[in-house]
Amino acid sequence: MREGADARIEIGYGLADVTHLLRMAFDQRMRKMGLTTATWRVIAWLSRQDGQTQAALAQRLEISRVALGETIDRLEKSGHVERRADPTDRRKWRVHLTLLSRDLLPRMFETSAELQDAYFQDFSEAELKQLQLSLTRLRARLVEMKIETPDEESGK
Amino acid sequence: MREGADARIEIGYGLADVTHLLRMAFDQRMRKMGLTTATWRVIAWLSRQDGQTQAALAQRLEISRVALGETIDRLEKSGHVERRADPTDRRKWRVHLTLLSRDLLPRMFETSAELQDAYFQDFSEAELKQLQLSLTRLRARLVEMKIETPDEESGK
DNA sequence: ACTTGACGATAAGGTGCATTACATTCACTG
DNA sequence: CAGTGAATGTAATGCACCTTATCGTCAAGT
Repeated sequence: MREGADARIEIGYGLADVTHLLRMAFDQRMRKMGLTTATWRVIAWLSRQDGQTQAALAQRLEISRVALGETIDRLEKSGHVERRADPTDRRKWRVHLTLLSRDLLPRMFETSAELQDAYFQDFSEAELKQLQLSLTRLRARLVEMKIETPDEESGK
Repeated sequence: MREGADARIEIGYGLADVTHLLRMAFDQRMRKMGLTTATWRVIAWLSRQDGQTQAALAQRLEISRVALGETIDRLEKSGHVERRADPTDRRKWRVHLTLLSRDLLPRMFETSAELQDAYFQDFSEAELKQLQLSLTRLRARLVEMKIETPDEESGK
């Protein structure tokens, strides 16, 4: 048997745990402003580029067009976004942030920065760089292995 | 502003991406044997220790007792597990693997090992150790920050 | 025994996601 | 310009998970 098998397995669990805890920590704070994982993710992406189509957003977020459509339904009902028709293509909806959600953005970014400061507190710059490097390499490997993400089957 | 903020943010995305891709890769293979994320996780834990109570399992898997109960319902219907009454405490159900799911275990472990070999292929032992260390530290920090996992609010 | 509080599980209602199937609309090709 | 195929979004259905509320059971104190 090869060495390091234990380390590999531990890393699998470690990644899952850490990601889970990170998401929990942020979600708890977002929930206090009435946002869920699915909804803050949409708002965060729209803050980078407003007025994207649903298909583009779904691809960005790596969820199915259907799932995104439902999330947009809820966000529209709660007044966080609005759908506007695309002037040149009647199949498309363009999704725009409303003032309500624009007011939330600063608090979202602050929260994110605060949390990051807290849990990377005792990491050296070198360690951070190394961690980032390892993750990037691992991601590249995984992407190379061509894992299909939802909705990509239809896209020939 | 402090340095390294970019690295921190990248690490956040990196962790999320990598975990997502890892889960996808394994799930795709498990789905071929009729298991979903939720169900293979239950089976994997029971393979370590059979006959756990639902509450203990829920805590292990960090999901709510309700969510676990539903998953057990489905696993029982598909014949993968069975509930047996606890002889000493009539509130409890003990969950046991059936022969059907015992037959699946070897394939599950093989798949896991194959995948790990594939994506850690170009990592040195030293890098693996370092990655494991960073993740462990990060997890410790996060746990320290006392993030409540589902269902823990009720348990005073 | 009797109450009180904790524990194990279920019921009900809602969010988030996937897959399959479908209607529109567009864009390309003959 | 018709005709086909691809792209965009929706409808319907099912799985997975959460929160809140409730019921039955146990354990411990009085």
